[in-house]
Amino acid sequence: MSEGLRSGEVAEAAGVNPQTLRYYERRGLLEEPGRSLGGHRLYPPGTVATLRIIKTAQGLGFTLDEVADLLDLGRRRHAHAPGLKARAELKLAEVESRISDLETIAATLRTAIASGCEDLAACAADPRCPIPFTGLTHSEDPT
Amino acid sequence: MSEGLRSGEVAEAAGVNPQTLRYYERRGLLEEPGRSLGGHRLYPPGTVATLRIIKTAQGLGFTLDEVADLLDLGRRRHAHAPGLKARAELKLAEVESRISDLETIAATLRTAIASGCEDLAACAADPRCPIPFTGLTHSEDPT
DNA sequence: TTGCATCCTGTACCCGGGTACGGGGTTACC
DNA sequence: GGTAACCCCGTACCCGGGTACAGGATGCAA
Repeated sequence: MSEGLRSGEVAEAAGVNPQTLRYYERRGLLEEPGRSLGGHRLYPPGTVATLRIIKTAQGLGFTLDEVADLLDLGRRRHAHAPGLKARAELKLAEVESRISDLETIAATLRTAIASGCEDLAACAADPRCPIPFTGLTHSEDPT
Repeated sequence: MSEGLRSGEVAEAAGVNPQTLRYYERRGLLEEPGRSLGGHRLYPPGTVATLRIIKTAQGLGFTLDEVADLLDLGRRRHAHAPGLKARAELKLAEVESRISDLETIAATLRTAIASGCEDLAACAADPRCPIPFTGLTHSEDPT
């Protein structure tokens, strides 16, 4: 007579901690499921898919608040708030910016490695050091 | 008679919150500075440079613990622990891996945008949806 | 009907990197 | 020598994304 999945089953199937289900419910990512007579949660089968969606979106760089918003957007689609596509475009811009930052970091690390820096502090004091210490004006007038 | 910089001056010059200096001291990133007769910290002028080094290294993807380690490594250079270069190589590998993850994410977002997905949940249910819902087996046998 | 697995609730804790607050002592300049 | 600005210390709080724990109540099968 089990009208739905128990939290342990859902958690297991989705590969998350059972506590996380309650947490997502509090955060508005999962709708409140039905309950058994004794008060145990009984989840509809689609919940497992929803959890995978959440994990995927999270992996795409969305925060839980953003994912909650995105899911809500799908559930009540009437409103003309900026849709998934628009938000994906914003997120893409963020991701691209993060990539270019990391490219700079990687290039800097490669240069540092190639030039054999072995001591950060010493390198910072050395004008030949390739690591950019953000405009290290280096005003060392030691009066 | 000021034998060193006061915390506010250092913080200002390095562009950090004065509280952060105490925090870094606790975390072992800054050595304990001298004190005035009344107990106020008096920092050597090089501290500002050290702070810039910290911020730079942090920007290169090192955690504060790693930075503390790196600085310490420079200060007591006798030991033959893996040096800056080796650690930079490890960090570079991490950064490169993070970049390629982000590239995948960006590509996925671009595909999603191009195909006009407007509802995450609907897309997840649609076999033509390009967003990879991690093997979404989608076993929806709704008995 | 008994027994154990699972579930319920609220609350507290974890990580990293700081920031804020309160109450009191010190410095520096006029 | 007054007084404003600064600094001291310990402690608590913030963010995001969960996880753990304690003490009871249910579910389900033998």
